[in-house]
Amino acid sequence: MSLKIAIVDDNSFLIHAVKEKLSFFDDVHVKHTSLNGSELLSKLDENHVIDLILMDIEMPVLNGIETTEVVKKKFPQIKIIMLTAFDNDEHIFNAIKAGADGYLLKETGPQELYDGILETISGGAAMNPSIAMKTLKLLRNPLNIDNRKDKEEISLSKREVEVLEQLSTGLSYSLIANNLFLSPSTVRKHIENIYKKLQVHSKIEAVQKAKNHNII
Amino acid sequence: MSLKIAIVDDNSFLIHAVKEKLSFFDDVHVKHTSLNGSELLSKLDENHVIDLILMDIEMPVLNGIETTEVVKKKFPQIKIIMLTAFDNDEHIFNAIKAGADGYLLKETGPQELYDGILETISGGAAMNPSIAMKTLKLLRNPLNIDNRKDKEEISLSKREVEVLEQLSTGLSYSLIANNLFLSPSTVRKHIENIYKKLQVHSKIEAVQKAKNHNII
DNA sequence: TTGTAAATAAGGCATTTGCCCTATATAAAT
DNA sequence: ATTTATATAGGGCAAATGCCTTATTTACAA
Repeated sequence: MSLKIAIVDDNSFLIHAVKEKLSFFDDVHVKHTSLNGSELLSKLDENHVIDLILMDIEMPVLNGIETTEVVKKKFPQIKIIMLTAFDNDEHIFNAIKAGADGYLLKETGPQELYDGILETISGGAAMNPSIAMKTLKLLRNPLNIDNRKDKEEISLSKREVEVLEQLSTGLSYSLIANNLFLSPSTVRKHIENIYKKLQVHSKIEAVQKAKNHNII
Repeated sequence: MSLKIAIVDDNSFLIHAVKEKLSFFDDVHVKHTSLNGSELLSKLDENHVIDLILMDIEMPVLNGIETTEVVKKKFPQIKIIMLTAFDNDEHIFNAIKAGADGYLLKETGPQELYDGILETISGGAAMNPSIAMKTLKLLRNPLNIDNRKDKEEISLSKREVEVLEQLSTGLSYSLIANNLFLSPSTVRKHIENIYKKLQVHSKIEAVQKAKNHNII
């Protein structure tokens, strides 16, 4: 069987890198490549016999999200995997909403990319584990689907996120300390720092804000 | 590094099969196995030094969804991968809601299972492509998200709901009293009654439960 | 009419929380 | 090499919380 692939990326060097990865697999054929969404749409209007598109998100003229929307509207049978450098929450959600069938990072290796393509064509979704986790969080907190307004950068350390996760279930400092093998003093300190970073003054506010920012 | 795993499945034959798959990997250690949720919970209360639980869904006494909820509430740091025979929509959604970090089918091979465990422990989500696709569909149609069972009937008085609404924003008793023109004692009393009705013991738990029941 | 539920208010008390302070060790960045 | 961020741990203290008790008033149902 032959898999007809199209690649869209404004960076021609990266297009080449993807082609290189796919060159290991005989059944994959890159039918055409485009530097932006408009170019892809023209090519699809000429010939839409394409099984799957590997699509970048950041592109001039017509970006990956917009392009995905148009392609899916016109050719719903064509599968689309977003292939991007960053696993930004906003992008992931919008790409899924636009109808993307998968979301992989550009650093994905040849075999993983190939497997993702096969799985997507047979009806599954190709997804990087870290992105899968983000979709789970979005599913758990349907509220923040809408409330993704204030985009101030919040950077909590790994440990702080762990503590916040424990906080969110209503555990006390001492129980959190027990679970994480820390002294209650340390937990208390982490929580102080979390409050400063999130600019809040209570457990509830912290948990609320963290959820709205998809931290937990 | 050593990965401490627990397995829960009412079919002892399948427990053995999973152990067999994991036996290929030196860094994986199955610390204990249980035939149902209650058994697991007892073992965790004795020793909660477990990194990840492989959990069946259909089990007697306490099923996988319920057990996941309890474990995640008490030990949020323990990762849980649901390991089940069927990729039923309702199950997937409920497992995610309960806090599962991954969802794999029982037919998953040794390497895939091992990779899933590693990825989950490092913060990602282990997910079968067909299940990933189902989560994407759930995200696209938020309609199905809310229309779940309402569980037990919870009847709060109008006043109690008002207080709960104030609670949910992180206000203190005295500030709530101020807002509602009540004495702090009264607010405190209302909150006591709310806790009894919701069967919780802290602000966070109350707000969480109220949100899950669409009270606020 | 008599109870029951709800709303109001208050006292007491052990525990928890939020917010100051200091301090050491390590890893990363400049 | 030195600053910066992170993780760890602790002391102190006022305020808040969670949980117990009692008590009055109102309103609605049995």
